[in-house]
Amino acid sequence: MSTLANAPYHHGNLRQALLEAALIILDREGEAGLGLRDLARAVGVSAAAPYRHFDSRAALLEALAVTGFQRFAATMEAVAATNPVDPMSAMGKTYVFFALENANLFRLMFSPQLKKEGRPGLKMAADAAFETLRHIVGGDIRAGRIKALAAWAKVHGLAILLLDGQIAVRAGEDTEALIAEIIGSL
Amino acid sequence: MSTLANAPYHHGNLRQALLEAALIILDREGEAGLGLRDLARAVGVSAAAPYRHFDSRAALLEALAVTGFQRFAATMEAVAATNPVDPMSAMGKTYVFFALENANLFRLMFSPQLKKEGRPGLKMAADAAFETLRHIVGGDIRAGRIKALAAWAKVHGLAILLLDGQIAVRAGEDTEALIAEIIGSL
DNA sequence: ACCCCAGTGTTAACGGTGCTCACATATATT
DNA sequence: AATATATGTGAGCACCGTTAACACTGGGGT
Repeated sequence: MSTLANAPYHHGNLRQALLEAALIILDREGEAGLGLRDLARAVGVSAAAPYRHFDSRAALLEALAVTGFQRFAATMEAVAATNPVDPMSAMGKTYVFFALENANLFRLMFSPQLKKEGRPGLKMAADAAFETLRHIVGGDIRAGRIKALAAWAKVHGLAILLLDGQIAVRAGEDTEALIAEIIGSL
Repeated sequence: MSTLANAPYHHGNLRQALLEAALIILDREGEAGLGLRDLARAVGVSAAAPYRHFDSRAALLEALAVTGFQRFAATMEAVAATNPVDPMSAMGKTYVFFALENANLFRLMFSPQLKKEGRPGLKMAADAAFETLRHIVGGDIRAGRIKALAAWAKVHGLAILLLDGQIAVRAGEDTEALIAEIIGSL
């Protein structure tokens, strides 16, 4: 009888539960605050249990980053589906907002700790996300690869500088408007 | 006489030696590979000795990042002193090259682990570096704050994307030329 | 209906880490 | 010279990721 009472021996689908709990902890505490023991306890399982589903902590982080890239691509596609008047700047704003709203996840996605070499799953997820991105803005990119890379760099850099608080948003200044202005300035 | 013979009890100036050794290890192994025990052994001192000079590992990392910002500012000033024909793009290239040539140090300088809140020394060093940067390109920046931020974002983003290998440099392509092109494309 | 076995969870422990404390030693001060 | 302060040592703490040996459990083959 594992139906009622407390804590069946087998969790059901632990892997998913771990990922969900990990995303919450990551969001709140950042990558450094995501320990396997805490995570396991949060899901109500022993410290060694996660190793049945992830080879290592790094593998768990990689899985999180992969879902991050998937969410990222989905967000971008959702915006593109609204057929905005200015697709490029709409995508840019979405890019930056995604970073700000999912700060720790975004950081993890581009964390140097998860070096793409030897982590092919992550590289594939990232490439897939950027491939859809490239496809979405494809029409506006015939200007050439250089322009596309420059736009990407600007948007990505803006996201990171905002994330790190390097770009000071002045008192009473609207962050959203500032972002729009910077993106608009080609 | 601690002159000759081996290993005087007091190191002389350990703090400096630690920083120098740490910079080397950081460059080779990255932040994750910089352990206090290894570092202490590399300098020929016990594992607890570094704590006489740094409150914690994070404080040591902060000190490294601070010197990183100082070197960064110095590099920028050195280039500016050559009175390049196109100061903005010269600074941009230097920015990106600094990141590529000091990859792990650059990553540390902008590491989310060293959140500037509660780490005022680092924030001051970063602000100082960017202040000199702003001063150097001041003449070209009257175009307005937005344009300046956009340029910064582009250069910073380019540095990071290259660092993470996200921007694929095609076979036989000259990285330096690619950087120059992207920076040039305003 | 049974068995058993692959999958999943547990407990205990290992090595390594950052860090602290009590103590030893060298340098500076008076 | 005597003492105070700074600096280094060694042992050990708590915690972490990780592994190994064992326990439970549900499902598939006979």
